[in-house]
Amino acid sequence: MPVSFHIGKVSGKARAGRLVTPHGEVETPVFMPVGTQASVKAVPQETLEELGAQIILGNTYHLYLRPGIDTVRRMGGLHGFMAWPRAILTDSGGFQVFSLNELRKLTDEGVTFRSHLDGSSHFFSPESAMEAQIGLGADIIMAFDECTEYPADRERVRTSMELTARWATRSKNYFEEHKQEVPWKNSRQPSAVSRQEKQIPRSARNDMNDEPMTQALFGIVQGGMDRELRRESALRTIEIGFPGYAIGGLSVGEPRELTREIVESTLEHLPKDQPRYLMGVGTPEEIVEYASLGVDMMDCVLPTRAARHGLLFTSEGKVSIKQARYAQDHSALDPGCACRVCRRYSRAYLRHLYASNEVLAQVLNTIHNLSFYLDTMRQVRHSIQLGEESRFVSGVWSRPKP
RNA sequence: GCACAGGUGGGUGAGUGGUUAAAGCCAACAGACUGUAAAUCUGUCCCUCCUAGCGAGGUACGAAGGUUCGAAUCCUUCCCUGUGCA
Repeated sequence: MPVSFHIGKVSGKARAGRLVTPHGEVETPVFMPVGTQASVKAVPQETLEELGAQIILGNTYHLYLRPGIDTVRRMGGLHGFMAWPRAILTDSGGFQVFSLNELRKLTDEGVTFRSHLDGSSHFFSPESAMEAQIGLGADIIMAFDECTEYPADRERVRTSMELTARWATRSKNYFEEHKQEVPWKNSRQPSAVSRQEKQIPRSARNDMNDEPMTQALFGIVQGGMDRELRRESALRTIEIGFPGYAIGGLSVGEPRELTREIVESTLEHLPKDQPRYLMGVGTPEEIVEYASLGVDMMDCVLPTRAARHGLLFTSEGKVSIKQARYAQDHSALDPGCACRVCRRYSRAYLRHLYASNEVLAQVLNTIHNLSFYLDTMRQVRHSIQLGEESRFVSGVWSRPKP
């Protein structure tokens, strides 16, 4: 059986649930830190655990180029290779079809990329992307899609959406035939999970029999900024049938209100009892808002990338730690934050580390930003559990006063 | 003392008669960042003024003088730095 999803509490449109994966249970709504090349940049795995990261992302395209799927597979899949016992989700490389647009050639069969590392040529198809993702062995893998650019005219969006739909079918077909080839298929119960399994209630455990767990393949809804095409894409993807659905193709340059509008309207067409994954968002305010709309999973490079660039998210708003005004600031980065960075270091020190180009700046900044994001989601889950839907009504959610 | 080589904007360093307020890099200051080609990218970076512009003035390439329509660039003297020889 693949991943299973159990909704506990519903508050307004928001849901608090549990995603049971071969590598542990994930409480939703969840924020998933991005670890493109088998590393959440600047943060060691043990620290991610300490921060409470339940599931992280990896990227098929990057890992395929380096170190190569075969290497990762022989090292026990991504979990074994990067020594991460908890859940992992891999992106199929569909986003690279979008972001590497100058290095690729697209046909119905698939995409030819020129490697950004050495210029060599590589072909990705729904089938090869599935083969690679099975080799990487993430708990959740994604259909190979085309992330439509913005702006795009309606015909272009339709064509792109239809391509994604055809690729979704091919992704699923290949996956169904080969899903038993995961690197960890022989280990009946991955060691890291056994402890957590005890905490899974009977209702959830009922789904589990002696059959080893397999990966889950999620479908992706495209359709640009067109509500009607989004609806059509959702229906077609659901018809193919997946254990979870992602909303892709957003945060590609469109205005924020439009993102929200498309998210909201697309969610209406997705199954209520299955996980919904909004790909590639957002700011702390945005992820709270999307959770309130009924999104269960989100990922974003923003907290990690912004941290490396000196932009920190705090309960009082954004702090650009490189600014001269912090040069002699004794105070903690975020007085309202209990992370190990805020407990220990001053803004003046963090600014100095950044200005001096010390690697520690990246480490500490990233730890804080991730801590802030994960903490934010933890509180969102808590609010949903308490049925505090009023917090979400306006789309603005305020942190409970201590 | 003599002989070479040099002295350029906060630093470094191009530029050897005119599109040069002076390249590039660094520092400084500000901004961006949303399924990661990102420890990246963008802007500002002599002063003053305004109708805020590939705008107007002023000051500036060690110092002072000179040649020239025009000098960071050529000449003279002086000052300073480095190296070598006494």
